[in-house]
Amino acid sequence: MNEISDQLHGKGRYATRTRERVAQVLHEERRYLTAHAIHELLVARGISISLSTVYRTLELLVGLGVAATRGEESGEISYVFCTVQHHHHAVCRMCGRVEEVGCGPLARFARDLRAGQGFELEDHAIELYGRCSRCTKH
Amino acid sequence: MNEISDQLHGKGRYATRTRERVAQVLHEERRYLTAHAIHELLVARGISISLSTVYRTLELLVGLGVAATRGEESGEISYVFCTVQHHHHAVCRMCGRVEEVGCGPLARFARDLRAGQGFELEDHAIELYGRCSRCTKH
DNA sequence: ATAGGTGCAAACGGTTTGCAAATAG
DNA sequence: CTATTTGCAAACCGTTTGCACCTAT
Repeated sequence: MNEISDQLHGKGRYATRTRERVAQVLHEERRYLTAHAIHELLVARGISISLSTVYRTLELLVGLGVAATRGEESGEISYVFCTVQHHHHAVCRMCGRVEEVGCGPLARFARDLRAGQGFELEDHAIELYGRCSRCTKH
Repeated sequence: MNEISDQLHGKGRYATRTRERVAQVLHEERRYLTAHAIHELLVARGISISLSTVYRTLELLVGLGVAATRGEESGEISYVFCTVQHHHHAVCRMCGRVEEVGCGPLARFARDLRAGQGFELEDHAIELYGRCSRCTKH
């Protein structure tokens, strides 16, 4: 979490308590949350913050690469905490926890796709749903 | 396309010219389009239709299972023509064409995921980006 | 003839923005 | 002290809805 404030200082932006708290929620929850949900979580903790600040902070975190977004079919946008490199999200259906997973096995898939229908794979977006190890031990 | 009007009749809904045209655009374009984009395409063809009718028709088509939606990161929702069973979309980056692909190779991925981090895969959403066979022969 | 569809304009809800007051550095 | 951030309220924009009129069956 401290690297975030370093990154901010490096760009001439301030590392405020408010921003720290938004990042904190994302870091702790590790699941997809809308700006509204994040705002509610903060308010529930007795923290006073405006919804617009939540939006502005999220935009900032996405810019720093420490949060990723996803468009929901409802038209809302949700955010997760994430580390930097290319990876995918395994979303637990029970607790909502998001784990990051690599995409190694996709090489084989790409080969089949090219052979099968001549489609040249360049990039991919994957969301996986299931039960994380904690929830599997019901 | 005619099955659509049969499905509608079966549910006591009317198969109108307007609905036919929205379905037609999706069927021809075979790429993700927002309601707004579909409306513009129709208007460009000299067809008079209101944006609300486009929305209502799309909702209907999704209900029939002949269209699928995707939430864009902008907060917009886009629609593609699609057939019924579970499958994924391979989106061509050049022409935007959407091809449907199966998900067989994922079984191996699921096994690795369980072995590696104890994540029990139950479902998945995948979007693939690249160049379709037509665009590969540049 | 009647159930269902359409267009219009207004409402809705998530997101963004302008601006004055507050705060980090 | 100055640049940046924050809250508020208003604006924005994609989507949905109520209602009077129109159309398919």
